[in-house]
Amino acid sequence: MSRLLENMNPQQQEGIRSVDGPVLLLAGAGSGKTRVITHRIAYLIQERGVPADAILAVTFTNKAAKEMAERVDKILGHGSLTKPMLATFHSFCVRVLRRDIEALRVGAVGLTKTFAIYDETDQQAVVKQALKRLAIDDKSLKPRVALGRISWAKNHMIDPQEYFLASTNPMEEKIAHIFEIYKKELFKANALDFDDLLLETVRLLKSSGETRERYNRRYKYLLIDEYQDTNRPQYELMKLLAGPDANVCVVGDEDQSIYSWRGADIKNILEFEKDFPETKTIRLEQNYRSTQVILEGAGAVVAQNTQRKGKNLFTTREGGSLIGYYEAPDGENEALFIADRVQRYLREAGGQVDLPRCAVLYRTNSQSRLVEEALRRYQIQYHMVGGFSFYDRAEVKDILSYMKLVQNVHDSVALARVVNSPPRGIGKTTMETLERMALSSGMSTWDAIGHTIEDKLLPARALQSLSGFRRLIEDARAMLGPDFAEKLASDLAPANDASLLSETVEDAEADVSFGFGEENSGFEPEDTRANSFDTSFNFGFDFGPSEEISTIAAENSSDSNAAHGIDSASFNPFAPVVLKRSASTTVERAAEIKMADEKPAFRKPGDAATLPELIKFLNDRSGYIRALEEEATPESFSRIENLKELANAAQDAQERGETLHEFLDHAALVSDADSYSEEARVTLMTLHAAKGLEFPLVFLTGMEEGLFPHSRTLTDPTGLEEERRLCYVGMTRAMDTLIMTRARYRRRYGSDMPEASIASRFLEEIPSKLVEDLGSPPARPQFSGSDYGSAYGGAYATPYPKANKFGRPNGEENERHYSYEDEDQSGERARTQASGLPGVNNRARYSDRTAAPGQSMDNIASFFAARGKKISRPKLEVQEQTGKTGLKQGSRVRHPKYGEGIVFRREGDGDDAKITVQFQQHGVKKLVEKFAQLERL
DNA sequence: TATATATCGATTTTT
DNA sequence: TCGATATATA
Repeated sequence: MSRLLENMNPQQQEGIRSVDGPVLLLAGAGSGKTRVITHRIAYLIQERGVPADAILAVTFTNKAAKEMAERVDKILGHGSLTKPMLATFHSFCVRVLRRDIEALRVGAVGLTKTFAIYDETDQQAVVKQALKRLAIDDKSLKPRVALGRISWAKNHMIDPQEYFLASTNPMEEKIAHIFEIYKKELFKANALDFDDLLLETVRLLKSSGETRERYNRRYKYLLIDEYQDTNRPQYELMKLLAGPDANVCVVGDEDQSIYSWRGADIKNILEFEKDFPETKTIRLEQNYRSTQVILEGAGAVVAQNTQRKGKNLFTTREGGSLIGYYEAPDGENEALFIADRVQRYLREAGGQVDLPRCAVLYRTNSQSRLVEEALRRYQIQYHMVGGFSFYDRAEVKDILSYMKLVQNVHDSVALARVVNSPPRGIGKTTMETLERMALSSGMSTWDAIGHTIEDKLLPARALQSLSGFRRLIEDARAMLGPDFAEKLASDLAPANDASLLSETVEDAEADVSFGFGEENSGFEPEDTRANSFDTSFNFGFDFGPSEEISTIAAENSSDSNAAHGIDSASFNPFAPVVLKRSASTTVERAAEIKMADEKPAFRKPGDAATLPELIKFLNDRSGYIRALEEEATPESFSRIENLKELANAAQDAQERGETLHEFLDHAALVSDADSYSEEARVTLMTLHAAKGLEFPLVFLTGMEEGLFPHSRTLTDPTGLEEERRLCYVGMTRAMDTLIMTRARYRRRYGSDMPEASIASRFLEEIPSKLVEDLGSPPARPQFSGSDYGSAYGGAYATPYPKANKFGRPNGEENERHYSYEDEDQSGERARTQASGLPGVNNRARYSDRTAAPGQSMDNIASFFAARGKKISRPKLEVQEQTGKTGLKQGSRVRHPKYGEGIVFRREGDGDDAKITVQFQQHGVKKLVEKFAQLERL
């Protein structure tokens, strides 16, 4: 038996060996899917003699691609020259398009290889412009809504005309119109958005038989991971790439389909066997990850779904500790509980063989804040994935936009972004004129600038600023050609004379702060550290080997982290550069740049400029750095730091031999999920980001109706099923221990009044015999000074002592911790507390809501006991706040104007009562109950 | 024209 | 609470 089949169960072996024809691999959570995929690839190469580069494996995330590449590498051992192509859908498409997109050109019309990739911000900019042009105020139709619809249409392969024809109301007609403009604008800008990357590739392979056949010849074996998350264009791409041989293996798990909102169609996997009648279906049902308890719990939840093939996961890890459940009084307490358990876990697991690792998972990013704060109090290092990425930072985007503009001057969004940052006197009026001109003539903004300058169509001042800007970009462009210094000399000599005045002034200033002067160096370490509180924070900045794009180039990849220090020492584009005071011409300056890098063989004379050189040039000549230096705030210095980091990234890219295109593609396609690091002890992330990962200990937080399942899914059963799958995904991340938590009151977007929550229905779906009550909140922690370390130690066993659940609030803590009187908190304290609350009215409502008898599920034991009888969840609310109409959260209602909807939230009662209703047609509306003629359904 | 302030509004998930 | 956007003001 092949070495590759050792230690595999029969189904896994089958998955590895069945390489001819279509294969559907249904791989349950933790069933060793990645192992099978990687071994399958190795099997093809080693046992079947398939050339590595005839294999294409497409994944959903960069992270997965990277991991797979590493594992295949390990199995094969080093030394193979060719490697299989492991890429994400998007990065693969970029590769294809950068090579072949011009096959789509008709005559001289169509996109070129230098196309730009528009991210969401860029897209928004285009949509906003379209909105403005159509005189639609962006209140009635929000850009993100319009964009969402456009993206939806694209994912369903509907073009603007079809969208228009299918529209049933004025709003949709407007969107069709916006869609059309949007499309034209991107075309004009020689740009593609994320969706386009897939669509255009499909279009290319469909329309150019020659191209398609070339790829079919090249890739004989196709593998698609996370097939349940594919959308229509991805599906078509799969079919096109599968070619006539159809040696295609799709791997997935319908129970882990969580991206329908991005157009993923679960039908793709449910109906794969219909698409390919020859399909061999293999099920991996043995779970190697979780204990039986966890698996059973998760299985019970997802079993409530109807949209599934159904499977029977089993594990040999019998028993295991029960699923923990903790019901915190509020979000703060929930977070502190987690921090405390994490601390205990890290302490206790310290001596064990395995790396202690745990994850805190939540539905929405905003939930991370409290957990972060708690972990900091406990001085626990953590990593957070998601949130803002390095490439989302304004300054980084700005410089990247400069680079994009250099690559593709017609990128009007990039142009608009940088044309006046730093301020160079090209204001709103000027830009509006230019845009109008561009619009009426069909030119890009860049061409409009050219025209304006040549025909002197604007006031002299504006013209001068504009030509300064144009020269900046042209100079940078010249750097990319060979002999750029010489070019600069000839191009710029006349231009210099034309606007001698401004040029000289600018140069004089530039000389002072060209590069990073010594005078600033003292700031750097101190100030930036103060800014980033947590030193373990990972910016999502991982310029590892270029595996995202391809593993083919991986042979010369070095560990970027290790490389960093050394390389930045030998070449630091921000190192102080001593300039001759008289260096006032661009030519001389270019020469200076050349001389500045002392690394030999960095660039041969006559070659195009390198990436770091380009960045340095843009940083300096644009005046961007100078503006930041002049600002001289801690923030501005930290921005400068970020730009240094960008230069480092460019340096790394340079060493990997990346071109400007590749560098920008990389920046556009890296994601936050990629910043997850194996080594982190504690990782915070959304449930979505957790897919594919596993941890010995997992916290699933915010188990509340409206949060999880999220309120936006409450109306539609499909959405609800997806939330349930998300819950399944979360639960099955846990190997040994799973703890689920809920806050009884949660503050939503910082309103002064936290809202009562209802336990998530998913909790009820877990058989109670699998759940263990982790106790009630301990005595109120006496946080004082900075010693939070042991504040919570071991107090969980307390059997819910109401009286001291919140020890008497003292001093500042009274302010900081919202003091909820507990439901059965008796009068005395409640009254005392009341005086501390602002406004009698508030107090009255608050008290009404919390003090009603019989509504409290005052401990988790009774909660679970009661659950056996399937208590109706809304019971709480019924008694709490139902004014005359008796409408409660979850009630279905009809409004004379807005139609049917579901009550999402209630505030206040009596005549003041406001109800937030999610209408099917008209979205969320907040209504005053007394006036809204709501009819109960 | 650029910056400061106010006001407003909206809060999911992301290649 | 937070962030973006509109308005006021210098």
